[in-house]
Amino acid sequence: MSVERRLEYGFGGYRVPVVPRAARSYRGRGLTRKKGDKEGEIRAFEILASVAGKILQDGEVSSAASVKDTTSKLCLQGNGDEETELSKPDSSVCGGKTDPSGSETGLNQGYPFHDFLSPPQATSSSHKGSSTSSDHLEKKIHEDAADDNLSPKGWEMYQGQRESLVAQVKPDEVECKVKSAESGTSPPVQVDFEDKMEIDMNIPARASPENNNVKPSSSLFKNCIGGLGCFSGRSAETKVEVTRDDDDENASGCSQDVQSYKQQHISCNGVQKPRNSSSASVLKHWRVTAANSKVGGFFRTDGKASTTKATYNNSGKSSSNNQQKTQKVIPFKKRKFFACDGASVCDDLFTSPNKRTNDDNSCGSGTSSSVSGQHTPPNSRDCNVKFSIKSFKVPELFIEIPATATVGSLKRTVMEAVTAILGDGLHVGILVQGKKVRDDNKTLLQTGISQDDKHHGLGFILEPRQHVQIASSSPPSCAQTPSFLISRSPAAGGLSRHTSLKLQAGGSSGVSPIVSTDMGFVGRSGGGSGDSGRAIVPLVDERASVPESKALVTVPSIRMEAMAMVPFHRKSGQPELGQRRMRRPFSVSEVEALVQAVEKLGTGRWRDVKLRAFDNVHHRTYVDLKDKWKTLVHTARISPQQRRGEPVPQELLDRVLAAHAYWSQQQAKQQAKATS
DNA sequence: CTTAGGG
DNA sequence: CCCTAAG
Repeated sequence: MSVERRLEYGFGGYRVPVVPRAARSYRGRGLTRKKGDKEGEIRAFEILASVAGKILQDGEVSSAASVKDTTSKLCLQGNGDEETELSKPDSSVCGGKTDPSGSETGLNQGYPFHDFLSPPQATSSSHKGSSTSSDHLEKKIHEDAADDNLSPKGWEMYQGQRESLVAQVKPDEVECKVKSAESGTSPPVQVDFEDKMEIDMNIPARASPENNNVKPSSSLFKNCIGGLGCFSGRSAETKVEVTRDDDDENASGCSQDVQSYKQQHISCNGVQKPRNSSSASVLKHWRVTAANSKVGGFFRTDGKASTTKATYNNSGKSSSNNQQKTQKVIPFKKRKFFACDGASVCDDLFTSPNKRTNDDNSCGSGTSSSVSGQHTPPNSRDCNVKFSIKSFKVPELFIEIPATATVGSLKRTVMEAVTAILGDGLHVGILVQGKKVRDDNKTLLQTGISQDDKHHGLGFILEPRQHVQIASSSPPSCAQTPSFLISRSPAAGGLSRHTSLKLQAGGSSGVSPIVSTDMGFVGRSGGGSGDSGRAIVPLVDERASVPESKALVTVPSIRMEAMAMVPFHRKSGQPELGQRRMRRPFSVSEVEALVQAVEKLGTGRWRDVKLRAFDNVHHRTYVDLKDKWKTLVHTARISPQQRRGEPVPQELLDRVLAAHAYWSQQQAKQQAKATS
């Protein structure tokens, strides 16, 4: 039946293959997280976070770039195949024959849209660009960027202002150095930020959430933040230098990234048994990865430069943790940054009016870092401050997965979860003298971060962005430890990672924005030219968040996309689901794709429309498409003055009306027929 | 799971 | 976007 019906609908003899159910891409509704506050301002923390995220990501999967590419290709190919399939029949029939079923009604005749007449291939190319992956990608990227409000322009502008960041990752130790250069002139203050992520697993005491008090992290945190320094523990250090890259294109949607990961079947290196404690398994996982990366491959040297332009230099040996490696990371773009320029960076980047203590938070927040360093002269308004963050701890992560799931799926799940968290769920918090600085508008000077004395008390923490409860089987064991509840499984693990980042801010300009489009790092070493190297920051995703409250028991929100992919089973149905999905206005290009697909497929076949035009756009469900079509029809009928949002080209609206009229008629005919 | 519609 | 009924 369905087949027949499809055939009938197919205009012009276009046959639409029936997609196996299995292939259907229905996606459950993802939880949405509120975007919360986006601010145009650039936050140092964000950058840091981005860097950390990037690093982690890279380490995890090898290189984001590569992944991205592959993914893209895969997607494209997939589409292409699909298209091909579709088209073949089509083309054959196109000649004039119509489907048996559709023929009688004369559906084919007089269809107003040229698209229908043309062979699928031709038509498809336009938007989907199935055949040409690069175009498609680019387009996609742009679209994504658009979605994110990151316009190419903004991008460029902000790129110019980027600085370079050097990230050093030291796996085991946490040492933070903060050096501040000088005020005064241009590139005065330099801050070395070394950060490291620690995994609880390593240290028993730290490991369990329950022992928050005892957690090393907290102690660390305290030490670092509250006081002085950071400690350096283990020798092995990996230094990663991230250089900011110019690629603008890489910024991409999260969802895509996630998908990529999935598709890629990213493998995670050792995932260990989850511990009750929260972090163990996950953390370990990360850790392992990190280790590997060091060894071989965190960052790709070979470079799949094609997509990712990251250049990595491994200076260190990979043998063990003890060795250091320096790599260059790719810069990524982040829309948040564009608005800032160097000056602003200086002034605004590190600002924090409100300080809050977060002794508790140290644990709860999830991630903390220790920072040590020198500080800069007080009056360095123009100066840059260097920070060295030794480590970041990732908030607890809970994963729920069926016992029958494979290890590989578990790994993927964790990866996705982590990615999601890094991408959207975290924001960087800054602690000064043990107090949390909440005002993002404060300058470093105002906050005291630029002062030498205070550096000792400077700390960075990664914390959940918002209090969003995704699912709750049960509240995280530790109230203070925010956990990302992804799914519950036999193994729940917390995760923390050790990554040390070293950020160097170049000359006068402030921090370079980081953008991440995909998971990969795209970085360019060359950037350093100007003042100093450019900062490379791996960026996780778009929205940054405003420094937020501590996450107590709350579960940070995770991206929808990510969520969709994570098998998440909530034990006790709790209301958390109620989250409303994030609003994502359709871009013109999306509308275009939708219109084109509907012209071909007609209304009433939203699943097919989804498959055809939005197959890999996870956040657009067929229901969304249907709704969008509904609104488009409405929009097309009202006066331009009454329309809101991004203006849709009249031409598209005209097509909407034409297609709507056409297909409505067809539907009516069909019904009439059926009735009779 | 999909569609179709109302909210 | 969400929710629901209906298939």
